[in-house]
Amino acid sequence: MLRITRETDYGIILMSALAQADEASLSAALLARRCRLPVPMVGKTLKALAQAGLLISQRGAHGGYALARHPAEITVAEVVEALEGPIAITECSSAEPSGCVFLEHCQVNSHWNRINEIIRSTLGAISLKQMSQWPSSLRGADSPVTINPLSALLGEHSSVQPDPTRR
Amino acid sequence: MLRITRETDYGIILMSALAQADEASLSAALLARRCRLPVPMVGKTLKALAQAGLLISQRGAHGGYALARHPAEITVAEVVEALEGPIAITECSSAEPSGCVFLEHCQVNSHWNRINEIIRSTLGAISLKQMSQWPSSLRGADSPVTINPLSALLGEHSSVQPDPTRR
DNA sequence: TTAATCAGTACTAGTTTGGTGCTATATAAA
DNA sequence: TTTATATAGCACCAAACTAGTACTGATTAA
Ligand code: FES
Ligand code: FES
Repeated sequence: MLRITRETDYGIILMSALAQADEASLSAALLARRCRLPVPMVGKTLKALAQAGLLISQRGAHGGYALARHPAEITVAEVVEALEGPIAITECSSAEPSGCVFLEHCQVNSHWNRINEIIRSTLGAISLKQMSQWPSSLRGADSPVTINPLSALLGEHSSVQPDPTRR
Repeated sequence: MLRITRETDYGIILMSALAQADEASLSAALLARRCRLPVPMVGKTLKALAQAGLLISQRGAHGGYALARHPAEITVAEVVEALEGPIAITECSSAEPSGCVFLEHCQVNSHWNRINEIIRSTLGAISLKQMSQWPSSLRGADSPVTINPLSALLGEHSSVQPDPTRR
């Protein structure tokens, strides 16, 4: 239903927890406790994120996981793609030219591709750093929004200044 | 994988076909033939869309389905929600206050809500009329995009600034 | 050596998805 | 009235996916 999987949800939560942790590296067990998530899934998820290169893992005693890059340099889109593969809202919408036999007759494909691109760039415009910060602009999100919410999020990213609703 | 179901895909294709048809009303069988989609699923999908109030159905001989409103007045979001329920990118992100027990400790929920709102408003800003038109701006989509694709889509809706960071 | 910790794989129950089939009901036309 | 056409509403099924579990093996600090 146009939904990320629960594992991806876990992934974002875990990465956010790492982003705001004081320690450089955290073990799976500790992360699970801190995020109140089931240990086995946390382990599984962290493995996948490490394999995708978003986390650096250290084995052995006092081992654990650390962010591979600065939180501001990791986007939500990267985490999603690491855990679910390329973002493609329809079977036929993807970066590569689709092999769909209906493509010639299909009048909606190019539109879906554009929508897909919007979603991907939206997720790509939100950093882990933003995701890990408690919403200082919650008040702004609650109040009637007159500008499109996207401008806030995209504006924030491009000039590294907080979204216009605060301060 | 952040994907609409195939039935929703069918739904959009069928609604688009209705939007650009000369006839006011088309039968399920004819629509299936015209869209080159499997007949049984087309029937199932149209029934659901009729029940959601997006289509008007006429039984009996010479019966069929017709759009309940003008194509410009029906949004992609409505079709998606008719076939998959409310758009909620995570289990906890929805319009109503979620009953999630973690909500108090959850630092990402409000961010997901904002992302969800962006996606919903994106899908809500695209009408069936636009979806049914062959992409006159395909050339623009192929060429290196300097402005964010959103501006093109939302352009008629609000004035959106280009995003300088992407590509 | 030992305990902690990640890597990798395989497995399973439950849900969702995509699709099929059948019967009942409505309607235009012969 | 009869008949052909079409939708309405179920119930059902197989395949795929999701969420979660289990276990073995490799690595490393102490
Ligand atoms: S159905 Fe595959 S491109 Fe439209
Ligand atoms: S996990 Fe439910 S609100 Fe965050």
